[in-house]
Amino acid sequence: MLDIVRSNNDETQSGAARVFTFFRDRLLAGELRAGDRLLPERELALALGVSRPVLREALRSLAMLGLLDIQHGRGAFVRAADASVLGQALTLCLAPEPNILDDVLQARIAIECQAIRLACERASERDLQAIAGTLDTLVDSLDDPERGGPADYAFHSAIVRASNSGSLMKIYEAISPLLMQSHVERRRDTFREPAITTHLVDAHREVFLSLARRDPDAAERRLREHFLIGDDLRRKNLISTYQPKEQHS
Amino acid sequence: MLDIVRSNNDETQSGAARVFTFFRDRLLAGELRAGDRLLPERELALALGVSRPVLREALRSLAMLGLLDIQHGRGAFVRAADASVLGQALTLCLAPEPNILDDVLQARIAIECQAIRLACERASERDLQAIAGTLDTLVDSLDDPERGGPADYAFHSAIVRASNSGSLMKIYEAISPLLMQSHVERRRDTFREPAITTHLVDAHREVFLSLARRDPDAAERRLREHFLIGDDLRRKNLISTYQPKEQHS
DNA sequence: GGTCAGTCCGTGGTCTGACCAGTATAACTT
DNA sequence: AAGTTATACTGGTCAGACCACGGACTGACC
Repeated sequence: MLDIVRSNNDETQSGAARVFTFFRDRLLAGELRAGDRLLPERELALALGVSRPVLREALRSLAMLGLLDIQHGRGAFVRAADASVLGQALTLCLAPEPNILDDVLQARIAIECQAIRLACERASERDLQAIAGTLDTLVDSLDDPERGGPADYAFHSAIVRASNSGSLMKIYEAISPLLMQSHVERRRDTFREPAITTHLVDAHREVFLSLARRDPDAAERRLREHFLIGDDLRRKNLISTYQPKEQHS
Repeated sequence: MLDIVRSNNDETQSGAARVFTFFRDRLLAGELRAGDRLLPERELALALGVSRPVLREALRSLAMLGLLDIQHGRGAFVRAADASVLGQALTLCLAPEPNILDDVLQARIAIECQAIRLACERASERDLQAIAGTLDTLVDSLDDPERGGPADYAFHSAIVRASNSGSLMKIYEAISPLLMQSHVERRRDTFREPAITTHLVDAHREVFLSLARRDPDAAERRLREHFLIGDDLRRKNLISTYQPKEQHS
């Protein structure tokens, strides 16, 4: 009756870790699905043959990972796996590295370039229409930097979604918080630069058109150009900002 | 003296969550570095103004995330952020999706294609030599499927490492467990197929040569061909396996 | 009859204090 | 001096109690 946990796991792990892996495996196996409610802590502890503190350590760990939604006075519920956890984990892993904000752009380019190739094969009419829609809002919000940022992200995100690849989408979502961070940092430099906004719409439109024509090579090329030009403009802007003070150091 | 935690965080979060974010932020800020030892639980609980169970819930959560190494009788030590956590998180996020094993290949292609482009710019002589070394072991282990798999992985992994991009490397490490899983699943189909092993070395060599010539477009093209052909061979193999039984269903 | 307030119960949240179990060090014995 | 034991310090576990929040039920009031 007791020891449900112990029977399924190594004897080497202790208490909370056993319970943790127990639930994790149930989640991976699909035996526990989003929305399911767990038994009350007291009953669960009894059923699993551990004390309540130990059980709580495990449940809390699962909650911190975003797998559980524990609500005071209501209970613990299984939560759908969310990319935000991935994002946090990635942030933590990348924290010690230098220049993460710049480097994460490489991951972005990697994901998007593959995504757009896939999208050329797989995108449905609805996907294309969705991308076209983001393009429209992008044009509308040209003069509003507050709306322009999200609009830009929506366009690129829609492309990744059109790839119909879960892996690419999840990874893209995972890096997007870091991407945003790098984006606001960059926008300080390129804020309202006319050369940029002028080019912006054309570049996006070209990317979209190549995708709509289902031409993977062209689409990827356009996308790479778009990234390169953005990078160039930013660099030029940085140089022109620091040039007058160049003699200082 | 007390309430070190409470002062730095929202009042909305409760106990363990506060302590958790407290330590997470210290880790992100670099104030806690790998190898550092935490104070004993009892003192820490006192210093942070929470009870020991609450503190333990937080510490345990950090340990489950791989950020802490808690050793019975010795203490809790800060652990270097490891990509294995990322891998686990990714596995959990992708678990509900169908065909993850196939789909994760798309992420692999994405990372490698961008990595090899970067590597064309950034790879040092040492990087190139390292890749050449994996190529040699790949040739040596052609007839030994047990060594061939790791050798193949070593080659591609070395390319990603040569990109000198922390993001690409971490993400590549994160997907590699899933990749391995999909690899063994696939090897059942392509086991000792002569057409494959013959082609294998040439394809890898071509990839490497393009990289050594610092030609990003060629390198990516070779790599994509390599992936495509691998995919084709596998598909052909599947078809030939199931063709005789095609009439059954 | 409908609406609102109060009460009660079940839930998670927290605490205290104790004891068990490894680890390492210091003291003791040989 | 080397090995062995004793001790203190560490995390691991437990039991029981109490608090705080949410929801449902019940009652009174409109």
